[in-house]
Amino acid sequence: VTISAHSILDTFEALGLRNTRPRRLIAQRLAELAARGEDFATDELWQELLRVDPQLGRATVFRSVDVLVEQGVLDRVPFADGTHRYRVCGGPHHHHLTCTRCHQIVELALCLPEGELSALASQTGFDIEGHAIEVFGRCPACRTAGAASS
Amino acid sequence: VTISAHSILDTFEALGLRNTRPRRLIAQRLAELAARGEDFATDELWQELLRVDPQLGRATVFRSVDVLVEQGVLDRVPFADGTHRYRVCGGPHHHHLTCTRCHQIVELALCLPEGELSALASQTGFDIEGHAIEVFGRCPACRTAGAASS
DNA sequence: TTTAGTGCAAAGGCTTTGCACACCG
DNA sequence: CGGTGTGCAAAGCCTTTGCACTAAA
Repeated sequence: VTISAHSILDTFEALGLRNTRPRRLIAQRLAELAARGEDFATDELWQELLRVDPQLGRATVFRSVDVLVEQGVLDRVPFADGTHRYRVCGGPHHHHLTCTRCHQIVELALCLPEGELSALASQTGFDIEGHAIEVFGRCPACRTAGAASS
Repeated sequence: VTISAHSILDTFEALGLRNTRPRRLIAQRLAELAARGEDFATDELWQELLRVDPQLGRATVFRSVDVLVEQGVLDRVPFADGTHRYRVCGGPHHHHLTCTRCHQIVELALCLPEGELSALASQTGFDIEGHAIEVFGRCPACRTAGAASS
């Protein structure tokens, strides 16, 4: 996944949000994480940014992450154990396969069969707003590790 | 969904866990909730049980719910806003449609296409352990309410 | 100059933990 | 009796909130 810090700042600007130092630092760091395909916890992101600016507030990071998740720039990826991490989004629509042991994340192209959701809408009367598919399992490395220790 | 308090106690027994007063109270209450199709938060369940036994500890309820989720007696149903509630499971395999406004829960029969998961396993090398599908939307009542207030 | 944005610290919610006692088997 | 299970209260974790101050536009 490749995304520029600039385009993340554009996301803020498009919402009428100001171009501030904290948001610039966050955008830059996210661009780096995206390039490396790394996911992160909010607190980790904050800790890393503290090295650049020791004054940066934890709440500011939470506030920015919230905005970016809402705008679809970040994915909030839940794990089987109830925890979650964030990740710069890949394609326009995808789901995740996560390792129950090491929390590795793999983006998936699979989805529900065509028409399932519209059928659902007419059957239930719900206005369908979205959906999430999470697949859980053991990655190759952890399969081996698990077998060795059990 | 119909399940007897007795069969829930059997679930504990099958794990070698003792038949205690707190577990009996919890099993009975869950059977009632199942009959009514009601879902619940851990704290609500505790509050209700306090009326029966004011000595019952909050942690005990958490501990029992954990066991029952693990055993598949209860579903942990997540909502779009990151919260979750519990529910006595219906069929052997199903997913959920939840209302983003009132948190109503509907059990769904839909699932991933046949063979998707095995294809995934061979493509990724993961040992697939499970999956979850959550569909989010507005229930008929909340569609109307939302339209009226906006 | 105006008001969104921020840093800080405190409060919140939900859940887990530690421990002495109770009680099931 | 022996060891699991429990109640209680404290601590944990992650996240949000309130508020005076800073700085973007």
